[in-house]
Amino acid sequence: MRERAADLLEWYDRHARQLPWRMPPGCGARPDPYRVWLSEVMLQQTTVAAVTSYFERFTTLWPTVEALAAARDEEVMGEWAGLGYYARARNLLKCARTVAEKGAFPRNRAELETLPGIGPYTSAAIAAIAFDASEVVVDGNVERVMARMFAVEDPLPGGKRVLREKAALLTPEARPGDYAQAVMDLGATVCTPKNPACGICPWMGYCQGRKAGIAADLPKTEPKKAKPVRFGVSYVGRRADGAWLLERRPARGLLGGMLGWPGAEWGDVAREAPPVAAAWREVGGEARHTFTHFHLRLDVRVADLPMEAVPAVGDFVPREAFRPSDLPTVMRKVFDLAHDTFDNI
DNA sequence: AAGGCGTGGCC
DNA sequence: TGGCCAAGCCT
Repeated sequence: MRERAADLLEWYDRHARQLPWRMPPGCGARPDPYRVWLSEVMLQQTTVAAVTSYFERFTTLWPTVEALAAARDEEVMGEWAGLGYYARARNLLKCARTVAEKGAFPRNRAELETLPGIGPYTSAAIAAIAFDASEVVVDGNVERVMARMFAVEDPLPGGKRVLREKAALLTPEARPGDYAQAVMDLGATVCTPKNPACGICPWMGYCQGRKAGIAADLPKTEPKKAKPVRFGVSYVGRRADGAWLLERRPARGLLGGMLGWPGAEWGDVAREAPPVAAAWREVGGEARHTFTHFHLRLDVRVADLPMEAVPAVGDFVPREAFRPSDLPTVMRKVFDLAHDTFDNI
């Protein structure tokens, strides 16, 4: 097993991707725990391509955990907009404030895991990458690589325990941070979910899945449930001075803490619920969006509102303070549909 | 302990 | 086009 780790590290020394949060392989210096933590949270269920620009933006605005801890909630939520899984941003702030209070990130896995937004994977990754601890780092990539290496046919998520045991067998004492990133790089670039490039894999000779000709069919997964379709109506109102009527969503649940356009709760049928009486008009088309567990179709209504309008819900955001990039993607789609129907934006 | 929780790219 | 999938966590 030691030989396999060594082979992979040799591959990593030659093929490691250069990433903004990563130290070059073999480089003696440790990366900044703040940057490791921030990148790992952003990378939860999210691709490197999607994360990179957000990481650059966050570290420019907030170079240290103390700076992030001092930021306003709304500003951080606005900068996270578009990246998804917004509970991560809420937990990010809680975690930053706890760490800033303590003075530093804890250095061991167990203590890291007590922090908000840091679970079994992220705690192990931070301990290994930032603090050189020999922790077993298991994410979706590692599960896929292990399922193929050892031809594990138990379907996920049930097979997770077995795959973790396999991962533990291979984890070395030396260079645990590089090793963890190497397995994940292997999964992201060679041992991919579809069309794995077995011919160039450093573990080709060890792979039982390849030997059995079933590598590309692993890991097996339980069948997914079909997503239901939900319907709703969104109201995009602009006051005569150019201010937009927006609503801060409750801090929990779907899109929690994010800005959005007013409207009734989404359901099996679209319910009208204008935030203020006005000459609401329809726009052509509907905003379509798919969340983790349902499809959504939103009708969009627009209206020009008088200065004396007093909405039942939401608040007017001044024209110069409104940035569409502060909106979660579904709400930005609504805005894009409404946008063309207004004059002089 | 299943299910809630985003989004964009790929085929 | 639509379903699948990605460096998971929380309740």
